[in-house]
Amino acid sequence: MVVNYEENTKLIKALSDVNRLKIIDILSCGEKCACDLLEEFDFTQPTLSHHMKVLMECKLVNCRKEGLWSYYSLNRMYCDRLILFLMNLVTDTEECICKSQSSCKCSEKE
Amino acid sequence: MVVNYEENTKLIKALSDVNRLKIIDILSCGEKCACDLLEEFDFTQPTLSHHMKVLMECKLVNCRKEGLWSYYSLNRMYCDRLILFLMNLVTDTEECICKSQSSCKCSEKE
DNA sequence: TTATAATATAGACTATTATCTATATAGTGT
DNA sequence: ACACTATATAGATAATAGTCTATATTATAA
Repeated sequence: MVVNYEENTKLIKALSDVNRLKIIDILSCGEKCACDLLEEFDFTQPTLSHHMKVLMECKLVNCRKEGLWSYYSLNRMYCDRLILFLMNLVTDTEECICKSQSSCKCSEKE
Repeated sequence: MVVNYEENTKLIKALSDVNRLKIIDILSCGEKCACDLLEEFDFTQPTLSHHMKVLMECKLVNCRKEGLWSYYSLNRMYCDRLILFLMNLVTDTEECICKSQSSCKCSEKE
């Protein structure tokens, strides 16, 4: 596949934490403020703030400020792109790195 | 969504490394021996061995031994399950944690 | 049975990350 | 202006993870 592995690794890393997975799941049902999100977890407010920063930096989550409150929502385009990337990754395509690869001697038996 | 977050986090963690992403991409085109895989990377053989172990422990990759060689291939069922999990994750469904949630005072304005 | 070759494991080291406490920032209302 | 509240940032700490070198394991072949 012809892709930016580094870019997508960043997105996947953002999802590779059980708490952030839950956050994404909650946001999939609609916008939520930070205080609502925090109620679902055992960690502190700065920790939530950290997780939201990670999710926003890779664009999986948007933030809308209103007065004192921050409202978070999924950026569905980036979610969809990530899933499409993974579908491409596990699918045999013509542009794969492996096509230009020389085989080692272990395949010389035939 | 009603799911085992921990289990899926393990799968996602396995994919959250740029080199393992490339390995998955290569294997998507078919079975490869360790020596072929190693040629594509700059790291050492023990490092490849470590990455393959991570991918096998979460069942994303299978291994078939033949003499001295190890042949690796994608376990497509587990790949598909992971992608399905992510599609469910970002989709609004009835069983989400958020449905049983009490709202904080920031939503009392209406 | 001894040498060679492919892969795995052990242990060390470094970088990254999840979490915390303390504090800063920025709105709101009196 | 001042107190209060929601969120963000700074800095510390502990756990995890990626990589390496050295070595073990296991299979092949002379």
